[in-house]
Order: sequence, then C-alpha cells, then structure tokens
Amino acid sequence: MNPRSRSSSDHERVTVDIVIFTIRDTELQVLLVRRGIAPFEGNWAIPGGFVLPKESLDEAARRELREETGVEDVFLEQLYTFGDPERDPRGRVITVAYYALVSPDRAPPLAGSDAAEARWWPAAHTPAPLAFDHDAILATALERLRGKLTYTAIGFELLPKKFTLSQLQRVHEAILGEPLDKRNFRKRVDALGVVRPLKESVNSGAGRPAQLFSFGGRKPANAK
Amino acid sequence: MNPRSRSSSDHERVTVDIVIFTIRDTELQVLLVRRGIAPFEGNWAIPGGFVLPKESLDEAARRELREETGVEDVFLEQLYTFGDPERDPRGRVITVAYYALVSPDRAPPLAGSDAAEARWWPAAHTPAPLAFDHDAILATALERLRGKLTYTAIGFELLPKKFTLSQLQRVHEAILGEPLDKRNFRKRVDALGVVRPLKESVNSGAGRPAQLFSFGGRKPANAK
DNA sequence: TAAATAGTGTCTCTTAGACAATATTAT
DNA sequence: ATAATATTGTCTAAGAGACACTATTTA
Repeated sequence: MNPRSRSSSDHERVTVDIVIFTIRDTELQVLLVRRGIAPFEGNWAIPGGFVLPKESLDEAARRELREETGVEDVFLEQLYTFGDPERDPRGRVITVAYYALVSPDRAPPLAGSDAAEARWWPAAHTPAPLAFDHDAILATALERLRGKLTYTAIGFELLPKKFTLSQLQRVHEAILGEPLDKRNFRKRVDALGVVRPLKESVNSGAGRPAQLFSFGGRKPANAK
Repeated sequence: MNPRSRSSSDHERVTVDIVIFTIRDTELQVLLVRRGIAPFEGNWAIPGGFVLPKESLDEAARRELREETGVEDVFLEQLYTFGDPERDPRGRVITVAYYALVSPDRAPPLAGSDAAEARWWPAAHTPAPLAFDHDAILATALERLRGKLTYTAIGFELLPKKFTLSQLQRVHEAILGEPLDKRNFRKRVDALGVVRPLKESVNSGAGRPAQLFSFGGRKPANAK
C-alpha cells in the first residue's frame, strides 16, 4: 500500500496563528485578542484564523497579520506547527504558528479589525492562562526570538526605518530581559555589518544628539 | 467576527513526511520510496502519510517512521510545514515535515513495510526530481542537519550505542561534505561533554585498537 | 618491517566580555 | 554648572583553527 493512499478522517482544520511582537514603553509586547465565544470564552488568545483553500501558509499568515494590524511587509517567519489532538475541544485543529515583528510606529495602538477586543500585552506578563495551547506557542516564539538575537541584529525589525543605536540596544535589552554593555553591543552590531549610518542625527530632549542609522549592510553579510 | 469562527473549505488534508537519514558506506543517505501511482508515478518520494484523527503530529511521525523502517526511539524532530496550495495536484495537502536520524545497525538494508519499492539514496545525489516539493523538503532537512552539527555533536544519533571517535568524525565529515581536523574535532567533542569513554576498545582490521565511547555526558551540558 | 589506524599538544588568531572617561546637548 | 544622553578603546580570557608526530596493531 502506498503511503500516500492511506485515508484519514475528514475533520481536520488548519489554522495559522501569529505571535505579533512590538516594542512599547521599552518593553516587548504581544498582540492578543479576547475570545467572545466558547471554548475559552473570555480568555485571551493569539490572533489567527483558518487557511483559505487557495493560499499558501505564508500568505495566510500575512493576510491574518494585515487583518489584525493593518501592516504589511514586516518580518514574518514560520515558527512551529502544533497539532495535539486535544488542543481544541471542538475538534481536530492543527495550527501553523508564525511570529511577526512590527515596529511601534506602524503598530496600531489598539489593533484589531475584527470586532473582537484586542490589545497589546507585555510578552512576559500575559493574562494566564491563554486560550488553547497558546501559552506554549508564545513561549516557543519568545525562545526563538531570543535565540535569533544572539547571532543576528534582528532588533531593527522592531524599530522605525531610522533609528539610533541606543534605541536598538534598548530593543535587545527588552527582548533578552537583561542590560547589555553599551560598548560591546555597538562593537557587535558594527561587526555584523547590517546597519548603515545616515547623515542625520536627532536629539530627543536633553543630551548629546544621536547618530541615525538604517538597516542595510555595508558589505554583503559574511560574503566569502 | 471572531478570528476562530472564520470558515474554510473542507478539502484540506494533513500529512507528515519524514526525511530519514542514515550513514551507509561512510555516506549520508536518505530513505526514499518509489511512487506506484499518479501523480508523480515512478518518481521517488520522501515517505509519509496522513495524520490520523487521534494522534499528535509527533505520534504520526513516529508511527510512519516505524512503519517504514521498523525502528523506534530514534532522534526525530519537526522540521518545517509546507503548504503551497499547488504542491499536490490532487488537492490541498499540507505536510508537516520531520527528519529522523537512524543508526546503520538499526536501519534495514532495504526498508519499507509498504509494498512500495523503497531504498536508500545518497543524500547529495537523489534521483531528481523527487515527487511533489520533496526536493525542497530534503534541502531544508540537510540545511538543518548541517546547522546542528556546528554547535552539537548530534552525529552519534547516526551511530550504534558504542562507537569510536573516528567513526563519529567520519559521520560529521559525511554530513558536512568536508574533511575535519582530527585533533580539533576530538577537542571539540570533548568540550561538549556529551560522550563518555567506555572500558572497552575494538580493533577493526589493521591499526591500533580504538577506544569505544557512548552517548551520555560527564557533566550536565552547560549547566549554569 | 611496512601499512594501517588511533591518539595526542601547542601556538596563533579571533571573538566575547569586563571595564570608565569624554563629548554634546538642554535647562 | 548640572543633568542627560551619545560616543569611543583596551585588556583579558576563551574558543577556533592550523599544524606533525608517536603508539599500537595486523599482515
């Protein structure tokens, strides 16, 4: 018997769930929506929805992201697929989880095109328990994001196009949850060669004005 | 409208596909099955099958692995989920890809409990093109496996319980496709602290007998 | 004793981390 | 002047990589 010809029940559903991160108040936050209906009525959940028949998983994730926040063209990456048969009490629902990074100047203060209540929560202090297995999904997303920080400078995905190195450092500190040494941080960012100094600077209140940078490396990162 | 209540068509199917690696003839090989029916009749494919209603994705992957090779309790990890709507001409099939590492003493020489023809192929030289998007899945698996080698010593998952450091090095060389320095390799494996010397040694033909090792670190790897 | 395989140490260069003083602005 | 923020370099320790000889066995 060919493995592809084995049959299965017809009751699977596939969703995408998007862990949408932003930085607000120098803190890493996630967008959650409050469920208005059972199961888990009243609990907060990671936004998501069903994959439509003619769209790829990436397209479904981008569509959901747009519907929830209105943003496009942001960092979005597949995370992991969760398929425990008990994860949704209504039936078999397999969800492909994604995570997205949205800069605060593009993230709506209170998001959600759906009528459902939606708001940003500190990623480290979400209203427990979240619906379904969403606590596990969030934990996985945080782990991945922190992992990426150690060998990339992905933080600028959470900043406006022009940013200062102090802002970038604050983003990294917010995600890692620990202070970083300023000189070492700048050395590392410089070594990665992924940000480019602009000919502008800004001063925000008191203090010496800061050099502005933008994404875009000097050299093709690690070209051999 | 609550995101979870959005509806979708009923024609999704979810499969798991398992990229099963082994080492044969000091070469990294993958198990492929030849398709006996359309689509892609005659092409080789990564083994897989539908997820059953009451099993988790991991369980489905373990079951498929057992059915194809008879082995249990081997390294198995979720890889990525592929869901392009055109990937299967028969309809919407979303596949959660896994990869497994099977030691050659446990891997059947010619595997496949299904009647389908099955055999091992050199991972670097599979009969192109594979069915569906399986070339992309295999490429993703290879990338992940190589990535892991640079910061773990996962190679022993591809060896019998007792092995020599030379064997382990040959495994790493087979996966990376390049020779490694013997002294540096042993230094690194030692530093990882994940293998333990046994009180036995073996001699294989001519040459000095080799110390046997087994998996199991001296110290809890990187305990803080 | 020749051929085959196993085992071992040093030096260098790069990278990561600890660490403090000066520069520029607003008030 | 003081407060606030930005910017910059050195030293040390650890890790990565280049590199060659000795040890033990079989035939």
